[in-house]
Amino acid sequence: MSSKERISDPKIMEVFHELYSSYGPQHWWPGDSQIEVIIGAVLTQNTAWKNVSKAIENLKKHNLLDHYAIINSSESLIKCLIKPAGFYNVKYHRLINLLTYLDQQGLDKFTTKPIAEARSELLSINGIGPETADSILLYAFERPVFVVDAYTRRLFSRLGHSWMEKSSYDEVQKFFMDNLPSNVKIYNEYHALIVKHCVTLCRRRPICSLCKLTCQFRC
DNA sequence: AGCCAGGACTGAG
DNA sequence: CTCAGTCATGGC
Repeated sequence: MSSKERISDPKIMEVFHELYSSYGPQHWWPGDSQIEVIIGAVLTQNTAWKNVSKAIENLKKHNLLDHYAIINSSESLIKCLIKPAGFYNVKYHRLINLLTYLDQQGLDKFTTKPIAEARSELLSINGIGPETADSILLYAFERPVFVVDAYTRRLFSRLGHSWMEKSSYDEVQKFFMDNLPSNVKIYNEYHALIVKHCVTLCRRRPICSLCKLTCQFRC
């Protein structure tokens, strides 16, 4: 599948409406502040949100939902507080890398500078990959980028786009952005609805309500 | 009692 | 470049 090629599929917008009418608005990202979204994006890497929310609550209790406060806290304290989210040794350093960079650059600049520039800056930080970078851009800075995750690939593979399983992140992302209006609200809800569908409902039913197939493997 | 989460990096071949 | 190995806790 060529990365330059534009694949057209009008069903992508239909699926969005189907999900939206089933589950309604998701009000993502779950978090009260911009910095909470940013921290959550790192902590949720390959981790169930339930565990992440415990770590965030721990930080909140210690008034540490703040980049300056985290950078200047002891390593052992932060690691202890984020332990419920797993991978706490690597995630500690990823958090420090990210928060240090954002602190030096200034948070507000990321809401105005060109998206491609902001994205490549985030990707240059060790520990920040494409999904984490895009989650931060979309949900913390409200920039129009579509977030791709494992659920997106699995679900749409079953909806007729099996090529997604083995394609690069950027190719899958391009496909969605080619077939959707460049709109923050739509990108926001779409990703959240895919997660909602896959995590809370599809997984627990014998037949997936969207793809009408047996859930022998997660979608 | 296992299995596996809203990933990303590293080293080997 | 492809890919297995690694990081780790807690919910189901």
